[in-house]
Amino acid sequence: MSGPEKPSRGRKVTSFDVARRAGVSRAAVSRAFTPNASVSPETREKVVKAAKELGYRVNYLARGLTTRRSDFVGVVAAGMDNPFRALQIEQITKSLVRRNFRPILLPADQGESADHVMDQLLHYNVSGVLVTSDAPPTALCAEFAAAGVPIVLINKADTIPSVDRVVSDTNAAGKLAAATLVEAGAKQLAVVAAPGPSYTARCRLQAFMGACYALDVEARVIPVEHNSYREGLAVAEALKGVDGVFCINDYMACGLIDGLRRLGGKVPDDVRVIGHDDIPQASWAAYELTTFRQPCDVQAEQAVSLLISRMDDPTTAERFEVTPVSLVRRATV
Amino acid sequence: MSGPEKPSRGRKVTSFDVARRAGVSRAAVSRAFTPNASVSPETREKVVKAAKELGYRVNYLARGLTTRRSDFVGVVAAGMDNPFRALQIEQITKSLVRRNFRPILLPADQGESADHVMDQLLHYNVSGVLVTSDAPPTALCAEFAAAGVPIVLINKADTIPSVDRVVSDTNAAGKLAAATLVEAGAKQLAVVAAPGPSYTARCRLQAFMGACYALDVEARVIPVEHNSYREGLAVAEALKGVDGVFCINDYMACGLIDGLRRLGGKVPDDVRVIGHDDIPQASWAAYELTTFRQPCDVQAEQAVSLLISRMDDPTTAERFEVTPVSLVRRATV
DNA sequence: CTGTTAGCGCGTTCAT
DNA sequence: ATGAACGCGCTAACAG
Repeated sequence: MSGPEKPSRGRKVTSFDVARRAGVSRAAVSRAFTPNASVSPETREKVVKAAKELGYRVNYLARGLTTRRSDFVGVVAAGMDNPFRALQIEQITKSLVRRNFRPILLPADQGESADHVMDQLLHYNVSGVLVTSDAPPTALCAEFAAAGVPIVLINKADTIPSVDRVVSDTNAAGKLAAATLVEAGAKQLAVVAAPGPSYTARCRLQAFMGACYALDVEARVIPVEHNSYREGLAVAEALKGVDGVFCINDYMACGLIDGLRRLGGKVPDDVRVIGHDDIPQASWAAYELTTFRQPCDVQAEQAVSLLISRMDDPTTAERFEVTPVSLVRRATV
Repeated sequence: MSGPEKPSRGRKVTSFDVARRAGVSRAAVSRAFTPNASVSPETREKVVKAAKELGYRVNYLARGLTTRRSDFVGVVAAGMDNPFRALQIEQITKSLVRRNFRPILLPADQGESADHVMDQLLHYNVSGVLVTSDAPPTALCAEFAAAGVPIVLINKADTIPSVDRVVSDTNAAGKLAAATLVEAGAKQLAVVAAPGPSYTARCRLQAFMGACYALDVEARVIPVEHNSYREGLAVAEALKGVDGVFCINDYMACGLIDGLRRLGGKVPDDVRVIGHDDIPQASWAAYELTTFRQPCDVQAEQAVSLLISRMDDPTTAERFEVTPVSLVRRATV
């Protein structure tokens, strides 16, 4: 007979059961499953054997109770309709899992939902929180930091004591966007973005306008409600006379391009368009969007690293890392 | 002075601290935070007050230790580049959170990674597992079921004892796709799909081919590696002579349309295209894709319901729920 | 290297 | 309705 002996007995097998079967103490069992613990190879073997026969697995929840740590990391995110957000989450969770953490994902719809949901996290002794959403207010983040929970923000604004951040290079993007459009012959520039919650969006907008001013070229701001496809589609009409536009993200840029074409406009002949994020759709043949690649994989790695280092030393001053963006030249400019 | 008194003392406040400050026993504190427990309103109030002052929160991990339950539910998913997957995950996590569970998200890349990662779940006493990926092998799922962990599969194949499933109506989709294409005047049909892991994809393919046979119209199967945009784009060349194609998902259909257009083909004049899933991009102006809407929100609700009901009664026979799909007529047919 | 003891933070009897 | 005592599954500290 092979395989676990009690495949589905009602009760869970505990370290006690394993200890008895292996003829050792419970501490020995514990040590057998603890890295760098001092156990003789033979006892370890006995334990492992007994454990396998019984189908035993260490209860990490109980372990966490005594070690006062948990492997859980909260990941709060909103706006998953934006493909970039989906990618971000994938990368973040992968980074986390790779380092042996368990990501608990909290969809933070705009509004107070975020508060309530994040609040729950405090009950689980999470060893950290990663925030990509625009939703969670500064106050809440500060509360976490004060509670001693490491927290790092991705592409968010607020500088909060003890809260680390990783942000893409908004300044470079804004300036280079302006320069690129001008260089391509655009005379009447515009930037479309929601004045709303997205921090990086606002920064890119400012950098863009600043650069336009420096270049002495006319530029205006076209506001929208959300930085989404639908808004991009709808806002195309408001672009009369504009021949070069910086769209604050690709998601909206796709809508903008579709909107321009629907109105009979030619891209890039009539209007040059440049986006941001380099979502998969940006490289789709229907768009061939020139855009800035934002490396969400390295951002994820950085964020997790920051988290870990703060877990090790919670007292360090808050850090701020900026990730470089790179222009991907395609067909829309 | 308002607000928590010990905002960031090193040690966590426990029920003991609250009990002492409120002048009651620890049991009283416990009961104050347990629904339907017998506590007098006054003691409850005292406890709540003291708790607030101290910034106390029940440790759910410790609670789970004695109640032998946890609020965690594993969510394993792969292929997040497909927008439909992203939506699915969003809906699932929202459903879970709404019912007061904590979704722990496991990105299951193809291959053995899934095994290892899911394996970890057993250490956390998860009270259930939701699987949307194509990756996890039957054996692993069975192991969970045997271990007494409720598990429900979304759009997956294998019928396993004690494992519930919710699947979209593949049969209806396949048949209706064929009928719709024929009705639109197509004479030479094709279905493009990967023979690979996706269960629903295979089913839709079969239903489609069956319907074509019944309708006495020529149809062939165009195989691809993955059901992705890139493959769709590349496979357009293989469609010489075809004037009506059922693409197994929208993600690939977008690629297919772009591929056809690149070759100078007109959609729907030369080739009618019909997809599946109704991802956001399907309604983008660049595509206007006729497709089947798969209601991943109700699927999520159903899956969670199944999970819960099995948690309540683990002995029920495995159930199989099919969710209806509906044809969304747009411009590609 | 090993076993013994003493908690981790909490829920639950069982008396009162 | 309330408190005392015990146990959940495990690890840390201390002997030996």
